[in-house]
Amino acid sequence: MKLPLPGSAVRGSKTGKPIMALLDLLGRTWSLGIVWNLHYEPCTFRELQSKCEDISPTLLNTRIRELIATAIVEKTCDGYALTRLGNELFGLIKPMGSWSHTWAEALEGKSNE
Amino acid sequence: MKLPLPGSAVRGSKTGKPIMALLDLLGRTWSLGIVWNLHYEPCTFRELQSKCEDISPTLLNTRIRELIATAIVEKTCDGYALTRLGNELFGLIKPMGSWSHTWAEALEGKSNE
DNA sequence: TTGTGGTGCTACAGTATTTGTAGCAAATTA
DNA sequence: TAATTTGCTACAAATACTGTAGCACCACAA
Repeated sequence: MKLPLPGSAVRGSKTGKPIMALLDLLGRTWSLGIVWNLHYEPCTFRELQSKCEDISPTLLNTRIRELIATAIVEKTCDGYALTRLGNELFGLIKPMGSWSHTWAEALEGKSNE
Repeated sequence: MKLPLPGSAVRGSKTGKPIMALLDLLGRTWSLGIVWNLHYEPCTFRELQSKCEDISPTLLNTRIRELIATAIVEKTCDGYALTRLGNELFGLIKPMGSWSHTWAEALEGKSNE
């Protein structure tokens, strides 16, 4: 799949609007999950794989490369880690953690109606 | 694809942790894009399709159903629209719009190194 | 009442992506 | 030196997505 870089055409936008590149990147299977799981601490390939519910190594490797190419993840001596940008991005995703509970409760209420 | 509902096993978590259900839902092709495009104003099916870079009607319909089932989107007399929950979610995604520019600039700087 | 155009889809074949299993080379530990 | 661990690659099977065609329904017009 074409790497979604801001400035070039991506899935979702021929204009290369940065937000569309970002949504394309994050909309790929496991991208969000990888960022989410990586924020706790740097992980080795296999640790990350196991945190991500045994994502296939093929895909994990593909995603890692994409996230490295887009400066969100980097390889350190402790394993894979979020870059400064990656941490900023995590800061944006983080609130979803608590919101997801609100959402879960609302859905529960709904299913009991 | 199985609907990712908090509380049941989803792609990424057998425990059904709400955040994992949410990340699964949002990690699907076009989910984020649909929420993003829908926040401007309610849209008809075809309007939404055209805003989403001519997403195939098959997939658009699938995603709409998922988002309706998860109380993020609803059908109104003006077309499809974000629910109250959907708007809250958009509030979380919205900051990505401006961050994506930071990211784009950083990547640009990087490519010139 | 017959058209014309828009809308919300469904069908389906073709293509792309993801999974799951196997396994291997290099580095580390025993 | 012999495990064990790690970071992958290969590849076939399963699943998801695209793109085009087209249909049923509605509104309005001739």
